Amino acid sequence: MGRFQSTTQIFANEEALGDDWVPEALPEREDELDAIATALRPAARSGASPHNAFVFGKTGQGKTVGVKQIVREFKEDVTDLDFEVIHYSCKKDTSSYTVVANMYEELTGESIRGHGKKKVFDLLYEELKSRSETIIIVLDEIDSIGTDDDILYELPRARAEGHLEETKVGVIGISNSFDFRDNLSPKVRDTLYDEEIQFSPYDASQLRSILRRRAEVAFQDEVLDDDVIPLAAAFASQDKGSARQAIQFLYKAGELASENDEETIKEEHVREAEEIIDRAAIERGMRDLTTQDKLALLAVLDLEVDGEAPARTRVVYSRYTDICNEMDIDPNALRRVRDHLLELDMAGIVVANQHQTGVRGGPHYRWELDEDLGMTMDIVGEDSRVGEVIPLIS
DNA sequence: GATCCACTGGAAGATAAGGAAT
DNA sequence: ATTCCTTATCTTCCAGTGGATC
Repeated sequence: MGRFQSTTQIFANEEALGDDWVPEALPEREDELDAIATALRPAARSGASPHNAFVFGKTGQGKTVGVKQIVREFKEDVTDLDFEVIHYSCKKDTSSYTVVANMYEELTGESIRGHGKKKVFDLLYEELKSRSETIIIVLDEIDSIGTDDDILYELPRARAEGHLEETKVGVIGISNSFDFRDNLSPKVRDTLYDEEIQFSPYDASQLRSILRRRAEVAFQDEVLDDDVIPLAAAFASQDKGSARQAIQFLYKAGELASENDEETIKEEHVREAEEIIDRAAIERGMRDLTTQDKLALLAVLDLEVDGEAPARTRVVYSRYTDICNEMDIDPNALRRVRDHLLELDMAGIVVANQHQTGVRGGPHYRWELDEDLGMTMDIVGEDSRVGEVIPLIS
Protein backbone atom coordinates (compact mmCIF):
# COMPACT_ATOMS: atom_id res chain seq x y z
CA MET A 1 0.00 0.00 0.00
CA GLY A 2 1.28 3.45 -0.87
CA ARG A 3 2.51 5.91 1.66
CA PHE A 4 -0.49 8.16 1.12
CA GLN A 5 -3.12 5.45 1.05
CA SER A 6 -5.10 4.45 4.04
CA THR A 7 -7.45 1.59 4.72
CA THR A 8 -9.65 3.67 6.98
CA GLN A 9 -11.53 6.86 6.41
CA ILE A 10 -11.61 9.05 9.49
CA PHE A 11 -11.96 12.52 8.06
CA ALA A 12 -14.76 13.84 5.91
CA ASN A 13 -13.73 17.51 5.72
CA GLU A 14 -10.77 18.12 7.94
CA GLU A 15 -10.60 21.81 7.03
CA ALA A 16 -13.24 22.29 9.70
CA LEU A 17 -10.55 21.62 12.28
CA GLY A 18 -8.09 24.09 10.82
CA ASP A 19 -7.13 27.40 12.39
CA ASP A 20 -8.64 29.54 9.68
CA TRP A 21 -12.04 27.88 9.59
CA VAL A 22 -14.75 30.45 10.18
CA PRO A 23 -17.78 28.75 11.69
CA GLU A 24 -21.30 29.63 10.57
CA ALA A 25 -22.38 30.70 14.01
CA LEU A 26 -21.10 31.13 17.52
CA PRO A 27 -24.11 30.34 19.71
CA GLU A 28 -21.94 30.43 22.82
CA ARG A 29 -21.07 34.07 22.15
CA GLU A 30 -24.38 35.64 21.14
CA ASP A 31 -24.30 38.38 23.77
CA GLU A 32 -20.76 39.38 22.96
CA LEU A 33 -21.45 39.48 19.24
CA ASP A 34 -24.47 41.69 19.85
CA ALA A 35 -22.27 44.10 21.73
CA ILE A 36 -19.79 44.32 18.86
CA ALA A 37 -22.64 44.87 16.43
CA THR A 38 -23.90 47.73 18.60
CA ALA A 39 -20.63 49.55 18.10
CA LEU A 40 -20.96 49.39 14.32
CA ARG A 41 -24.66 50.23 14.23
CA PRO A 42 -24.30 54.02 13.81
CA ALA A 43 -22.47 53.43 10.54
CA ALA A 44 -25.10 50.99 9.35
CA ARG A 45 -27.99 53.28 10.31
CA SER A 46 -26.94 56.55 8.82
CA GLY A 47 -23.34 56.44 7.78
CA ALA A 48 -22.26 58.11 11.00
CA SER A 49 -18.96 57.36 12.70
CA PRO A 50 -18.93 53.85 14.09
CA HIS A 51 -18.20 53.62 17.79
CA ASN A 52 -14.93 52.30 19.00
CA ALA A 53 -14.86 48.98 20.79
CA PHE A 54 -12.45 46.93 22.76
CA VAL A 55 -12.59 43.17 22.92
CA PHE A 56 -10.85 41.31 25.72
CA GLY A 57 -10.32 37.65 26.34
CA LYS A 58 -7.68 34.97 26.42
CA THR A 59 -6.61 33.15 23.26
CA GLY A 60 -9.04 30.72 21.69
CA GLN A 61 -12.18 32.37 23.01
CA GLY A 62 -13.55 33.29 19.62
CA LYS A 63 -12.58 36.96 19.68
CA THR A 64 -11.09 37.13 16.22
CA VAL A 65 -13.66 34.77 14.74
CA GLY A 66 -16.45 36.73 16.41
CA VAL A 67 -15.28 40.05 15.06
CA LYS A 68 -14.86 38.54 11.61
CA GLN A 69 -18.36 37.21 11.69
CA ILE A 70 -19.81 40.56 12.66
CA VAL A 71 -17.83 42.20 9.90
CA ARG A 72 -19.18 39.67 7.45
CA GLU A 73 -22.74 40.34 8.55
CA PHE A 74 -22.08 44.06 8.32
CA LYS A 75 -20.92 43.67 4.75
CA GLU A 76 -23.99 41.61 3.88
CA ASP A 77 -26.51 43.94 5.49
CA VAL A 78 -25.05 47.31 4.62
CA THR A 79 -25.02 47.93 0.91
CA ASP A 80 -25.54 51.66 0.52
CA LEU A 81 -22.39 52.83 2.25
CA ASP A 82 -18.89 53.44 0.93
CA PHE A 83 -16.90 51.64 3.57
CA GLU A 84 -13.93 49.39 4.10
CA VAL A 85 -12.79 47.11 6.87
CA ILE A 86 -9.10 46.77 7.57
CA HIS A 87 -8.20 43.76 9.64
CA TYR A 88 -4.66 44.14 10.86
CA SER A 89 -2.82 41.82 13.22
CA CYS A 90 -0.29 43.55 15.45
CA LYS A 91 1.32 40.30 16.45
CA LYS A 92 4.76 41.21 15.10
CA ASP A 93 4.68 44.80 16.30
CA THR A 94 6.01 46.03 19.59
CA SER A 95 5.19 49.71 19.34
CA SER A 96 2.69 52.12 17.86
CA TYR A 97 5.31 53.19 15.38
CA THR A 98 5.76 49.74 13.86
CA VAL A 99 2.01 49.17 13.80
CA VAL A 100 1.52 52.28 11.71
CA ALA A 101 4.51 51.60 9.47
CA ASN A 102 3.64 47.96 8.88
CA MET A 103 -0.06 48.60 8.40
CA TYR A 104 0.85 51.19 5.77
CA GLU A 105 3.14 48.69 4.11
CA GLU A 106 0.38 46.10 4.09
CA LEU A 107 -2.06 48.55 2.51
CA THR A 108 0.24 49.99 -0.13
CA GLY A 109 3.18 47.61 -0.40
CA GLU A 110 5.50 50.50 0.35
CA SER A 111 7.87 50.52 3.31
CA ILE A 112 8.03 53.76 5.27
CA ARG A 113 10.11 52.69 8.24
CA GLY A 114 12.84 55.09 9.27
CA HIS A 115 10.73 58.20 8.87
CA GLY A 116 9.81 60.30 11.83
CA LYS A 117 6.79 59.43 13.85
CA LYS A 118 4.67 62.31 12.63
CA LYS A 119 5.46 61.65 8.98
CA VAL A 120 4.49 58.02 9.37
CA PHE A 121 1.12 58.90 10.86
CA ASP A 122 0.48 61.53 8.19
CA LEU A 123 1.19 59.05 5.43
CA LEU A 124 -1.25 56.59 6.94
CA TYR A 125 -3.95 59.26 7.21
CA GLU A 126 -3.42 60.20 3.57
CA GLU A 127 -3.84 56.57 2.59
CA LEU A 128 -6.97 56.14 4.67
CA LYS A 129 -8.46 59.33 3.28
CA SER A 130 -8.03 58.10 -0.26
CA ARG A 131 -9.78 54.82 0.41
CA SER A 132 -13.33 55.13 1.68
CA GLU A 133 -15.70 57.41 3.52
CA THR A 134 -16.00 55.04 6.43
CA ILE A 135 -13.21 52.82 7.61
CA ILE A 136 -13.36 50.23 10.32
CA ILE A 137 -9.95 49.28 11.58
CA VAL A 138 -9.66 46.04 13.50
CA LEU A 139 -6.44 45.90 15.47
CA ASP A 140 -5.98 42.27 16.39
CA GLU A 141 -3.61 41.28 19.20
CA ILE A 142 -3.17 44.92 20.02
CA ASP A 143 -1.70 44.07 23.42
CA SER A 144 1.61 43.24 21.83
CA ILE A 145 2.42 46.95 21.60
CA GLY A 146 2.70 47.06 25.39
CA THR A 147 2.50 50.49 26.98
CA ASP A 148 3.23 52.46 23.83
CA ASP A 149 -0.42 53.13 23.03
CA ASP A 150 -0.18 56.32 20.96
CA ILE A 151 -1.91 54.76 18.02
CA LEU A 152 -4.98 53.98 20.09
CA TYR A 153 -5.19 57.62 21.01
CA GLU A 154 -4.42 59.00 17.57
CA LEU A 155 -6.57 56.87 15.30
CA PRO A 156 -9.96 57.40 16.93
CA ARG A 157 -9.28 61.13 17.22
CA ALA A 158 -7.78 61.59 13.79
CA ARG A 159 -10.94 63.14 12.41
CA ALA A 160 -11.44 65.52 15.28
CA GLU A 161 -7.84 66.66 14.91
CA GLY A 162 -8.42 67.45 11.27
CA HIS A 163 -6.19 64.78 9.82
CA LEU A 164 -9.12 63.16 8.09
CA GLU A 165 -11.69 65.48 6.63
CA GLU A 166 -14.63 63.39 5.50
CA THR A 167 -13.35 59.97 6.44
CA LYS A 168 -14.88 58.35 9.49
CA VAL A 169 -12.83 55.86 11.41
CA GLY A 170 -13.93 53.27 13.93
CA VAL A 171 -11.41 51.20 15.81
CA ILE A 172 -12.01 47.74 17.19
CA GLY A 173 -9.15 46.61 19.39
CA ILE A 174 -8.72 42.95 20.23
CA SER A 175 -6.53 42.07 23.18
CA ASN A 176 -5.48 38.75 24.66
CA SER A 177 -4.38 40.28 27.90
CA PHE A 178 -6.46 41.85 30.63
CA ASP A 179 -3.44 43.64 32.02
CA PHE A 180 -3.30 45.59 28.82
CA ARG A 181 -6.54 47.33 29.67
CA ASP A 182 -5.26 48.32 33.09
CA ASN A 183 -2.04 49.68 31.63
CA LEU A 184 -3.67 51.86 29.00
CA SER A 185 -3.07 55.52 29.50
CA PRO A 186 -6.10 57.48 30.74
CA LYS A 187 -6.39 59.51 27.55
CA VAL A 188 -6.75 56.31 25.54
CA ARG A 189 -9.48 55.04 27.80
CA ASP A 190 -11.43 58.23 27.33
CA THR A 191 -11.29 58.11 23.56
CA LEU A 192 -11.49 54.42 22.89
CA TYR A 193 -13.86 53.12 25.48
CA ASP A 194 -17.24 53.47 23.85
CA GLU A 195 -17.76 49.77 24.22
CA GLU A 196 -15.92 47.11 26.16
CA ILE A 197 -16.63 43.46 25.50
CA GLN A 198 -15.29 40.59 27.53
CA PHE A 199 -14.93 37.03 26.31
CA SER A 200 -14.65 34.84 29.37
CA PRO A 201 -13.18 31.35 28.99
CA TYR A 202 -15.41 28.57 27.72
CA ASP A 203 -16.40 25.97 30.27
CA ALA A 204 -16.24 22.25 29.53
CA SER A 205 -19.83 21.96 28.37
CA GLN A 206 -19.50 24.88 25.94
CA LEU A 207 -16.32 23.32 24.59
CA ARG A 208 -18.20 20.06 24.09
CA SER A 209 -20.86 21.73 21.96
CA ILE A 210 -18.21 23.56 19.94
CA LEU A 211 -16.34 20.33 19.33
CA ARG A 212 -19.53 18.49 18.38
CA ARG A 213 -20.37 21.04 15.72
CA ARG A 214 -16.89 20.89 14.25
CA ALA A 215 -16.74 17.10 14.45
CA GLU A 216 -20.01 16.88 12.57
CA VAL A 217 -18.39 18.50 9.55
CA ALA A 218 -14.88 17.19 9.94
CA PHE A 219 -15.31 13.48 10.55
CA GLN A 220 -17.10 10.59 8.91
CA ASP A 221 -20.12 9.26 10.76
CA GLU A 222 -19.53 6.87 13.60
CA VAL A 223 -15.77 7.29 13.91
CA LEU A 224 -15.75 8.99 17.29
CA ASP A 225 -15.83 6.97 20.48
CA ASP A 226 -18.26 8.41 23.01
CA ASP A 227 -15.65 9.68 25.43
CA VAL A 228 -13.42 11.39 22.87
CA ILE A 229 -15.12 14.78 22.75
CA PRO A 230 -15.73 15.03 26.51
CA LEU A 231 -12.10 14.19 27.16
CA ALA A 232 -10.72 16.71 24.67
CA ALA A 233 -13.06 19.32 26.13
CA ALA A 234 -12.01 18.45 29.66
CA PHE A 235 -8.30 18.70 28.86
CA ALA A 236 -8.77 22.08 27.24
CA SER A 237 -11.00 23.52 29.92
CA GLN A 238 -8.59 22.48 32.65
CA ASP A 239 -5.79 24.20 30.83
CA LYS A 240 -6.90 27.44 29.22
CA GLY A 241 -10.54 27.03 28.34
CA SER A 242 -9.48 27.62 24.75
CA ALA A 243 -11.55 26.33 21.87
CA ARG A 244 -8.51 26.43 19.61
CA GLN A 245 -6.69 24.08 21.93
CA ALA A 246 -9.65 21.72 22.25
CA ILE A 247 -9.94 21.56 18.47
CA GLN A 248 -6.22 20.89 18.14
CA PHE A 249 -6.55 17.96 20.52
CA LEU A 250 -9.40 16.57 18.48
CA TYR A 251 -7.62 17.12 15.18
CA LYS A 252 -4.41 15.49 16.35
CA ALA A 253 -6.32 12.57 17.82
CA GLY A 254 -7.98 12.08 14.45
CA GLU A 255 -4.64 12.13 12.68
CA LEU A 256 -3.21 9.60 15.10
CA ALA A 257 -6.13 7.25 14.56
CA SER A 258 -5.82 7.69 10.82
CA GLU A 259 -2.08 7.03 10.80
CA ASN A 260 -2.58 3.86 12.78
CA ASP A 261 -5.26 2.70 10.38
CA GLU A 262 -7.83 2.48 13.10
CA GLU A 263 -11.54 2.51 12.48
CA THR A 264 -12.41 4.91 15.27
CA ILE A 265 -10.82 7.64 17.35
CA LYS A 266 -10.32 6.42 20.89
CA GLU A 267 -9.70 7.98 24.24
CA GLU A 268 -6.01 7.05 24.12
CA HIS A 269 -5.59 9.00 20.91
CA VAL A 270 -6.78 12.11 22.70
CA ARG A 271 -4.35 11.53 25.55
CA GLU A 272 -1.49 11.07 23.15
CA ALA A 273 -2.59 14.12 21.18
CA GLU A 274 -2.59 16.27 24.29
CA GLU A 275 0.99 15.27 25.04
CA ILE A 276 2.20 16.01 21.52
CA ILE A 277 0.51 19.39 21.40
CA ASP A 278 1.76 20.43 24.82
CA ARG A 279 5.26 19.64 23.74
CA ALA A 280 4.88 21.55 20.52
CA ALA A 281 3.70 24.56 22.49
CA ILE A 282 6.82 24.56 24.64
CA GLU A 283 9.04 24.11 21.63
CA ARG A 284 7.40 27.06 19.96
CA GLY A 285 7.88 29.19 23.04
CA MET A 286 11.49 28.15 23.28
CA ARG A 287 12.43 28.99 19.72
CA ASP A 288 12.15 32.70 20.37
CA LEU A 289 14.23 32.72 23.52
CA THR A 290 17.42 34.75 23.65
CA THR A 291 20.61 33.33 25.10
CA GLN A 292 19.97 35.17 28.34
CA ASP A 293 16.46 33.74 28.52
CA LYS A 294 17.91 30.28 28.15
CA LEU A 295 20.51 30.85 30.82
CA ALA A 296 17.79 31.92 33.21
CA LEU A 297 15.84 28.82 32.24
CA LEU A 298 18.88 26.65 32.88
CA ALA A 299 19.13 28.04 36.40
CA VAL A 300 15.52 27.08 37.10
CA LEU A 301 16.06 23.71 35.45
CA ASP A 302 19.11 23.08 37.60
CA LEU A 303 17.22 23.89 40.78
CA GLU A 304 14.40 21.66 39.66
CA VAL A 305 16.85 18.78 39.17
CA ASP A 306 18.17 19.32 42.67
CA GLY A 307 14.65 19.35 44.02
CA GLU A 308 15.02 22.93 45.23
CA ALA A 309 12.23 24.42 43.16
CA PRO A 310 10.22 26.49 43.59
CA ALA A 311 12.95 28.92 44.51
CA ARG A 312 13.16 32.62 45.22
CA THR A 313 14.61 35.05 42.73
CA ARG A 314 17.79 35.45 44.77
CA VAL A 315 18.41 31.69 44.71
CA VAL A 316 17.71 31.41 41.02
CA TYR A 317 20.01 34.34 40.42
CA SER A 318 22.96 32.86 42.27
CA ARG A 319 22.53 29.64 40.33
CA TYR A 320 22.36 31.70 37.19
CA THR A 321 25.66 33.46 37.90
CA ASP A 322 27.27 30.06 38.53
CA ILE A 323 26.14 28.87 35.13
CA CYS A 324 27.36 32.06 33.46
CA ASN A 325 30.79 31.63 35.02
CA GLU A 326 30.83 28.03 33.91
CA MET A 327 30.14 29.10 30.35
CA ASP A 328 32.35 32.17 30.43
CA ILE A 329 29.51 34.61 29.92
CA ASP A 330 29.06 37.97 31.62
CA PRO A 331 26.09 37.64 33.96
CA ASN A 332 23.34 40.24 33.77
CA ALA A 333 22.17 42.26 36.74
CA LEU A 334 19.55 40.71 38.97
CA ARG A 335 16.93 43.18 37.85
CA ARG A 336 17.41 42.07 34.28
CA VAL A 337 17.39 38.37 35.06
CA ARG A 338 14.08 38.79 36.83
CA ASP A 339 12.69 40.24 33.63
CA HIS A 340 14.01 37.26 31.72
CA LEU A 341 12.32 34.94 34.16
CA LEU A 342 9.07 36.83 33.73
CA GLU A 343 9.42 36.39 29.99
CA LEU A 344 9.81 32.67 30.51
CA ASP A 345 6.65 32.82 32.55
CA MET A 346 4.87 34.53 29.67
CA ALA A 347 6.12 31.83 27.30
CA GLY A 348 4.56 29.21 29.56
CA ILE A 349 7.86 27.47 30.27
CA VAL A 350 8.36 28.61 33.82
CA VAL A 351 5.77 29.56 36.42
CA ALA A 352 6.14 32.60 38.64
CA ASN A 353 4.20 32.27 41.86
CA GLN A 354 3.74 35.53 43.70
CA HIS A 355 3.87 35.33 47.45
CA GLN A 356 3.30 37.93 50.11
CA THR A 357 4.54 35.87 53.03
CA GLY A 358 8.30 35.96 52.80
CA VAL A 359 10.90 35.36 55.48
CA ARG A 360 11.31 39.11 55.67
CA GLY A 361 7.90 40.05 54.32
CA GLY A 362 7.07 41.97 51.18
CA PRO A 363 6.13 40.57 47.79
CA HIS A 364 8.34 38.07 46.03
CA TYR A 365 8.29 35.33 43.41
CA ARG A 366 8.91 31.62 43.62
CA TRP A 367 10.06 30.09 40.36
CA GLU A 368 9.50 26.60 39.06
CA LEU A 369 9.08 24.76 35.79
CA ASP A 370 5.63 24.75 34.30
CA GLU A 371 5.88 21.54 32.36
CA ASP A 372 7.24 18.12 32.94
CA LEU A 373 10.94 18.25 33.87
CA GLY A 374 12.06 15.51 31.50
CA MET A 375 10.25 17.00 28.55
CA THR A 376 11.66 20.48 29.11
CA MET A 377 15.14 19.00 29.50
CA ASP A 378 14.75 17.14 26.24
CA ILE A 379 13.79 20.23 24.35
CA VAL A 380 16.41 22.46 25.94
CA GLY A 381 19.04 19.81 25.22
CA GLU A 382 18.26 20.05 21.52
CA ASP A 383 19.71 23.56 21.48
CA SER A 384 23.36 22.91 20.73
CA ARG A 385 24.92 25.74 22.70
CA VAL A 386 22.77 25.36 25.76
CA GLY A 387 22.66 21.59 25.40
CA GLU A 388 26.33 21.38 26.24
CA VAL A 389 25.59 22.48 29.75
CA ILE A 390 22.85 20.00 30.43
CA PRO A 391 25.26 17.21 31.41
CA LEU A 392 26.93 19.65 33.81
CA ILE A 393 23.82 20.25 35.83
CA SER A 394 22.25 16.84 35.84
C1' DG B 1 3.57 49.54 66.76
C1' DA B 2 7.89 51.18 65.08
C1' DT B 3 11.57 49.50 62.52
C1' DC B 4 13.88 46.23 59.64
C1' DC B 5 14.83 44.35 55.22
C1' DA B 6 14.35 41.20 51.01
C1' DC B 7 12.03 41.86 47.41
C1' DT B 8 9.36 44.08 43.40
C1' DG B 9 8.66 47.13 39.58
C1' DG B 10 9.06 51.72 37.59
C1' DA B 11 12.07 55.11 35.62
C1' DA B 12 16.08 57.16 33.67
C1' DG B 13 19.78 56.65 30.83
C1' DA B 14 23.68 54.09 28.40
C1' DT B 15 24.81 51.56 24.40
C1' DA B 16 24.33 49.38 20.04
C1' DA B 17 22.22 48.59 15.73
C1' DG B 18 19.79 49.98 11.67
C1' DG B 19 16.89 52.69 8.11
C1' DA B 20 15.96 57.39 5.75
C1' DA B 21 16.91 61.97 4.54
C1' DT B 22 20.07 65.62 3.89
C1' DA C 1 29.19 61.40 6.11
C1' DT C 2 26.13 63.05 9.24
C1' DT C 3 21.90 63.69 11.47
C1' DC C 4 17.48 62.08 12.86
C1' DC C 5 14.59 58.71 13.86
C1' DT C 6 13.47 54.10 15.64
C1' DT C 7 13.94 49.48 18.77
C1' DA C 8 16.22 46.19 21.94
C1' DT C 9 19.03 45.10 25.78
C1' DC C 10 20.89 46.10 29.91
C1' DT C 11 22.46 49.04 34.27
C1' DT C 12 21.73 51.73 38.04
C1' DC C 13 18.86 53.81 41.27
C1' DC C 14 15.06 53.99 44.26
C1' DA C 15 10.31 54.21 46.28
C1' DG C 16 6.99 51.06 47.91
C1' DT C 17 5.43 46.72 50.24
C1' DG C 18 4.27 44.10 54.12
C1' DG C 19 5.50 40.10 57.19
C1' DA C 20 9.11 39.46 60.69
C1' DT C 21 11.43 41.17 64.58
C1' DC C 22 12.24 43.83 68.35
